[in-house]
Amino acid sequence: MVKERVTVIDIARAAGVSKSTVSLVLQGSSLVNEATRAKVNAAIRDLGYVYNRSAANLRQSTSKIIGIVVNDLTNSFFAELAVGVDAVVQSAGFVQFLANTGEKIERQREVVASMREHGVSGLIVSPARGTEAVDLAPLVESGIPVVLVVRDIAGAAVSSLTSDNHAGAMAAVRHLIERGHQRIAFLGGFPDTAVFEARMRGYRDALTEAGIPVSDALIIGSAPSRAGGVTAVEQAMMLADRPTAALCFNDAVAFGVCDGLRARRLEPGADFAVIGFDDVIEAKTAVPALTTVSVDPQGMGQRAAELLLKQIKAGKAEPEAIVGSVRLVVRQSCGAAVERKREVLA
Amino acid sequence: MVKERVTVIDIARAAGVSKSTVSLVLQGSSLVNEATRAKVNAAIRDLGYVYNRSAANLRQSTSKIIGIVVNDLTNSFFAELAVGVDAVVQSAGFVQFLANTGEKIERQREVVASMREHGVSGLIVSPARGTEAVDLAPLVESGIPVVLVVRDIAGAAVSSLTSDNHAGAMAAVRHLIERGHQRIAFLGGFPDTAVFEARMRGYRDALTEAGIPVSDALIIGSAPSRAGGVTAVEQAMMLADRPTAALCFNDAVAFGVCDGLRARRLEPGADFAVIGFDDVIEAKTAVPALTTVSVDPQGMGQRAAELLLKQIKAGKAEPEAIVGSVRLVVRQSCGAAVERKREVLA
DNA sequence: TGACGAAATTGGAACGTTCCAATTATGAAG
DNA sequence: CTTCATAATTGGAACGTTCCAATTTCGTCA
Repeated sequence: MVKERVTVIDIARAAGVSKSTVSLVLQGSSLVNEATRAKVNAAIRDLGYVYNRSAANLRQSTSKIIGIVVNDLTNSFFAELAVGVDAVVQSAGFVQFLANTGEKIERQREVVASMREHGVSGLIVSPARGTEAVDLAPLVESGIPVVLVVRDIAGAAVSSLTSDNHAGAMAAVRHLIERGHQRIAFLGGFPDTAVFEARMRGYRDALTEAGIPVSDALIIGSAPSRAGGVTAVEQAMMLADRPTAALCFNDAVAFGVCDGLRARRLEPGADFAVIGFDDVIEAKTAVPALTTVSVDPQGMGQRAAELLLKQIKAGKAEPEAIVGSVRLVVRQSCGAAVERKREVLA
Repeated sequence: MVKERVTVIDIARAAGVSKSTVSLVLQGSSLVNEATRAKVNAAIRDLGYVYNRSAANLRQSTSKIIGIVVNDLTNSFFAELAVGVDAVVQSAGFVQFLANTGEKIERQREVVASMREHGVSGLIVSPARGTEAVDLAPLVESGIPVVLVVRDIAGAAVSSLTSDNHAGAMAAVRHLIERGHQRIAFLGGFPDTAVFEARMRGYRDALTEAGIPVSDALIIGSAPSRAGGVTAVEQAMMLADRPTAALCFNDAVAFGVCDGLRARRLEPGADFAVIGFDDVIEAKTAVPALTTVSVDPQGMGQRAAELLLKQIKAGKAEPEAIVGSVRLVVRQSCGAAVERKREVLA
């Protein structure tokens, strides 16, 4: 029952040619005569041959594999990112190793090592919290192209693809201020990450730009999840001087904030303005639809993959740091409905 | 700059032993003397050797790779499933190829072929809609263990791991009936899938068991997504004889139903009972917390991975079909709060 | 007809590992 | 000091492909 492997040699025998010719056919070389090509392909079909890539990339030191490691696949943002990567990687005839680190550096080290052993020809990584440049050093020394996504790492000599978190946060807060809000909170996220840092700076800058004093009490960290959002908004509403609006660290937190608001009989959008960050698929269909800073996770995954493939093709490319632009998409959760009403009155 | 590969031979030279001994060390064989093992390991560290798995599994025809292909990674359910698989697969020293088919059979065919070429030693697949037994035939003939998850395929001679959709749906509807509901809808999901079929049958059976007539108007299909849930509930509320409760195809639909309810100023849980299916992470933290039939996606992924690894280890195992049990977890969205009140009065 | 260049094909070495059979070192027993 | 069993080590073949250099085939032109 266990049939043994069919190899190029079997094909060669069946088609009456040499294994070299078969190899040429497999690679789509133009050197081979149309008639023989047909013969070989017929033999391949008949014998049920399956190409052995391990053998191939033992000889030619280049595999058709890329690796992608994410810090939290449970978060829709990263799932969508992975989908974006997958799409372009597949069309390019590559396949992807995907690993989830769950923010654990040790696990990250392991999976990166494992991927190296498997001969990936490039790596897209959204690094776990606390990853440092030295952690990536062996990888970059080996000359494998690496693209960092979402989170950049200072001093790591690799390409990165991040989004303009500072500008996005400023745009969001400006919008809130235009709507008349003065007590604006920044909710959720781990304060020790670069992304948090950037978004929070944008938040502060927009506030001071408008002459509104920044109060540290209104900056409340939490896990960057829906549950984290609930606890963050609870904490915010215990303040003596409650906020009337919030920019949230990401969409997951924003959804949690909406949940927390409803738990206190407050209607997001009407009684309290909330803005998210990311523009996850669900943001559009939620009720109220979430106003959010769109970073287009799927598109980001695609661009990261394209950048990586470009570098793989080019051999060793010098690192480039791309920061993608970002735009505020205004929906209902920030009180746009109220605004519309106001417009009618005006 | 481009340093060439360090191989076992280099290590052997550096450590003053033969390549065979180095190989033995790499495999953790007990045949090698403690002192030489130390020497070899030192050399490995010093030279920055990285193991070449392609070469290894060219020789020994067994790789440490498994493949997982899912139909929609954008859906949290499958993302969590993948995380579960990843966890056990990683601990077993394997790595996973993950591919997303987006319900496209053609893509599925491609990725499965690609994974075969890369020599995966097993495959977990949540098949795209419309996959038939013949599509998997070449795969099973080759003797590669396959575990189907979530969706079973009639006639495919492979193992499967599904959940007891019928019993889960019955339990949910019984619960709704006990709460006094009579007009109960079944919302969302593609009607041409086995999962839909099973859940819907459970819904009907619970209804007829209680002597409540089944009305086809109350069974409304849609995409199994949040957006689909919104449209399904809209359609349901246009009915002359409106439902007062709904069992939803999955949690995503249930969230959408909640959104749609709110859009009509109806409070899920209080004004309309909704029950989901899956028990995605968010179900617990949402407001109102979602009553749902728990199938524990992450646990399911783990079990699938364990089953697959078992079969890989055993060589060729005969297929087994496991249907995981399922339980109703009662939270707020079905009006449990009301019930509690009633208990107090009694 | 012979010569020549282009087109097509080919054998063999190489990639980095594992496995087998064979060899050598070590130590215990007589 | 042999003899033997056991522990350690080793060389070489093999895995399935690609690549190179070499060879054969073919059509064209003088």
